[in-house]
Amino acid sequence: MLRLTRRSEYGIIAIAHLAQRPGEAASARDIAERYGIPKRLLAEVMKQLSHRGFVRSSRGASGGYQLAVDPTRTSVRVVLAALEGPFEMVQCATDGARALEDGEAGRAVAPAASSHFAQNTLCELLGSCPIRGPVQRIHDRMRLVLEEFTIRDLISGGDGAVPMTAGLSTAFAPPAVAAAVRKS
Amino acid sequence: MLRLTRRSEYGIIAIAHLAQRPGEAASARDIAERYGIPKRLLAEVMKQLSHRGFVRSSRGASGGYQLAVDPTRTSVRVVLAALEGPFEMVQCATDGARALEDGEAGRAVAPAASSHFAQNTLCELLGSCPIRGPVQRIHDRMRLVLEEFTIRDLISGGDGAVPMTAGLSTAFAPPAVAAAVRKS
DNA sequence: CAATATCGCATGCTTTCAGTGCTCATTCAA
DNA sequence: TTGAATGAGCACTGAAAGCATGCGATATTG
Ligand code: SF4
Ligand code: SF4
Repeated sequence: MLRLTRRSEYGIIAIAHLAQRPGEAASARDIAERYGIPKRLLAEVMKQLSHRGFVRSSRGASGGYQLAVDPTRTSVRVVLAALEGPFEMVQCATDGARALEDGEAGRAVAPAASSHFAQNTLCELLGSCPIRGPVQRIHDRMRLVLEEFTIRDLISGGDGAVPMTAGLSTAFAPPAVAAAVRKS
Repeated sequence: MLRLTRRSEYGIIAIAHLAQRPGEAASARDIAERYGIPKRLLAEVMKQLSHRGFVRSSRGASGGYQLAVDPTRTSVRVVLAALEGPFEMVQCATDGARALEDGEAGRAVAPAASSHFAQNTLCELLGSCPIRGPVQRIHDRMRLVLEEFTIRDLISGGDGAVPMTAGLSTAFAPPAVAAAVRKS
């Protein structure tokens, strides 16, 4: 259980690929052929990552994608959140204010209604659920794991065990969003 | 992303319910009505938990279910594994010998072909995947979280933070399986 | 017997996921 | 200017997973 989607893996692979080659631009075809990913689908994923501000795209011949965030300050969690929606093992995990900061890559820029994933219907059992609290604790622990690992940890053979533990709820991808938002 | 299924939550709720009332037997209807769970579906879940040896069922009037494992020694992970299959964020997580001990609740009794979840097709990108190692580390950390929490932690308001850390790959549900297996 | 359970299997519905097709817009180089 | 390469946008299909229900059989209690 708790399997990631294919899209997520493709996205992570692509981001890892770009992180290994700072400055260079890699096209969707390059990456797709290199790793055996369906080209067409990868393009879809890259588009999404571009919208969220994790990569910068340049069109035309010899175009491609470049990483647009700091690999050491961008957690795996936010990348996945951009591809699959906020991490929530259970429905009630999103109830507090927590899910608000997940959607986009930047800070609280978006009017909170932009993301196309947000089904926002709250659990029916909420009133009578006996496991809410404990499950919440498990959820937070799991979330913390995704938070601790950064893009850098995806390309290095190092531990990646206890990095960026400080500021446990920070770690997001700041730049390159405002520009994209202005347009829409 | 990484949402649990409804079945899992129902199962956990039921187990928590039973753990709070040792000795007493609760019927599927009792539990279903108490928490607002679809009765028919809960019955299906309980059947599954019964087969895996986590609960003991007694039929007939005034029958019901009883917990059949030690709440302090049964991790949340094995319960979920019994309901949704082994925990694997990615396909390649199951390749080693690891998934073998997940299927059932007891020790290595079953011929490893009993579980009705085991699609056992290995990832096509495995040869070229650049994130395999790092993802594996994340996977293990997540798995450890599910391992640390026990059934007992589901009913107590306590931390449940660092219990049963020792013996990190043990923690399974031993008894009440052999009998059920003999039949089939 | 009658009431109350679980058990076992089958079925229908809905949502998600993976993957593809096609067209348009943009860039660069010949 | 032309054309090849590349990303962007939108829609669409097929398959699988998940949720839920129905019905009949069987076991147990009183
Ligand atoms: S309230 Fe209970 S049942 Fe509903 S989502 Fe939260 S944990 Fe699951
Ligand atoms: S090999 Fe790479 S792509 Fe395949 S399952 Fe493992 S991590 Fe995902």
